[in-house]
Amino acid sequence: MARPADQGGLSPIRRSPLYEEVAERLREFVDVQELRPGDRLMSERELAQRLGVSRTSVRQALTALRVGGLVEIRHGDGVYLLRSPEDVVPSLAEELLQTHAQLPAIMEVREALETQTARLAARRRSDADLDEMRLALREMATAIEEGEDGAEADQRFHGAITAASHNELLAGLMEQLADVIDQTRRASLSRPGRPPRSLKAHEQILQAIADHDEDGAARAMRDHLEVVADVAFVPRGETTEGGTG
Amino acid sequence: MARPADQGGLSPIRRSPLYEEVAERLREFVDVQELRPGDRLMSERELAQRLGVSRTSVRQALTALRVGGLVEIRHGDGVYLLRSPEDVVPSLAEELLQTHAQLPAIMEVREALETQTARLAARRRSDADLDEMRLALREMATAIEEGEDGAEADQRFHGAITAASHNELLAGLMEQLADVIDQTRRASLSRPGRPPRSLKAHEQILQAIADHDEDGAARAMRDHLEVVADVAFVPRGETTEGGTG
DNA sequence: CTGGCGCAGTGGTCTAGCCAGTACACCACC
DNA sequence: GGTGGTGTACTGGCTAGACCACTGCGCCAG
Repeated sequence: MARPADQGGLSPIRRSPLYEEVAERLREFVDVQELRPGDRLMSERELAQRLGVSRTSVRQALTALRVGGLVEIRHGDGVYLLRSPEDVVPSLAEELLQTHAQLPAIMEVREALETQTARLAARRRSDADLDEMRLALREMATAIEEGEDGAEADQRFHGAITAASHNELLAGLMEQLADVIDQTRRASLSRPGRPPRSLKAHEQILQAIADHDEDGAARAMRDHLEVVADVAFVPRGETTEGGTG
Repeated sequence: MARPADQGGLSPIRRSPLYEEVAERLREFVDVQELRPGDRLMSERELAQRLGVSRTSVRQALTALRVGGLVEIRHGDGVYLLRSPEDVVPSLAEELLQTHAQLPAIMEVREALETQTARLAARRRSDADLDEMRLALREMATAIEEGEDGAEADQRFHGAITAASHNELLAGLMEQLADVIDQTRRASLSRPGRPPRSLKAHEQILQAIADHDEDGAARAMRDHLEVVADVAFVPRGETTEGGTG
């Protein structure tokens, strides 16, 4: 350990900005006073006086709450509560961080979404959609022949299916999960013998989608993802051999 | 049409606040200048001068961007870009608003998620989970006998299945979709003859989950939701009969 | 009941200034 | 060469006070 004094329990001291403190206090206030959506808060001037800070700081805090979707600020009228602090819906990304990104849980969500994209793709795919999938598949085959894992092409293939499902909301959700999904993808493809097997699974999925076989596409996708999941949950450090085991 | 002059294409005029305008301009600026995460923006004073506004407004805009996760503000140092404006992940709720909440798309997402919750529930349900489902079902039966639609009990049943899936991420997604899902639910149950049919579908789902029959539970849930979807998309005004078939 | 008027209160914006934190160059010291 | 202090020139953080723009509401004339 040549490094001077790193993570020895000394986290950097960082005083939070005043407006953050104010925002926190306001959230508490709403909570304690049991204010309901639609209720009006005190005026900025009164809040400033009560909290002993300048109006500017109050305004900055309110801006933060506004962006967070907690309050609505009406010019010439007042500040109104939109939601209770508890049921502020976090973004999917935050949700993932909070739940500590349990890989199995994520894979189950992926399974839910991608099985559906496959089904919808089988229902609605255009010929152009099909071409894109075929292209991605050929790309993956080439990459594998050259000794690569073909992760990029794999991603492209799944993306093509998502696009072919023609459901923007579904696509948006997949987009938000993209980062973590990519981790599982690479973990899976890094295992010996996996890439060819994935390629074969992709071919089955593609065939079902081409045939407009909804159930077949969904089933093929599910089978494929179950294999991926099985691989992805191997503990860290055992990517090739299980040493300690 | 006794109403004075409502939705006649006249949307309320609302000038956006300056700080919002500034925030928008800053987003554009980052985009046009192709700034990368980690890059530093100009100082607040310089931004204010260039935009021809006060530093106050710039600071308010920056606060908004900060809350949005776009920039990091370092006291005594400067403002640093965290992400490109494009890959700011919106919350699911915003996503729904942006995509104009296309009911079919939402139902397809619901189908994806709930089919999976049913499958996982069949795999992992405890006896207590089962009791809760049975309770909800009995409640629904009672409500229907009394001439109600049983929407609350319906919701409770689906909630019990979600809980029984024991996947927090999945539950979180369902929670975020709760509002819009409830709309489809009520639309479906408001049709004559629907509540008893839903009840029967629920019984099938419950049976499969009780039997640990994953595929059966998934299939039953899918069938059920397809019926719900079929009903939910009938154009307004045709709540009883569909002429064209 | 309608419309106009004005007042009081609210958020929106600005200005000017000072405080506090950071980076960096410089320098004395060992 | 490395260390630590010091000064300086920035940066953002925060305040005070003022004025503008908008809203809600009561009042009053029509």
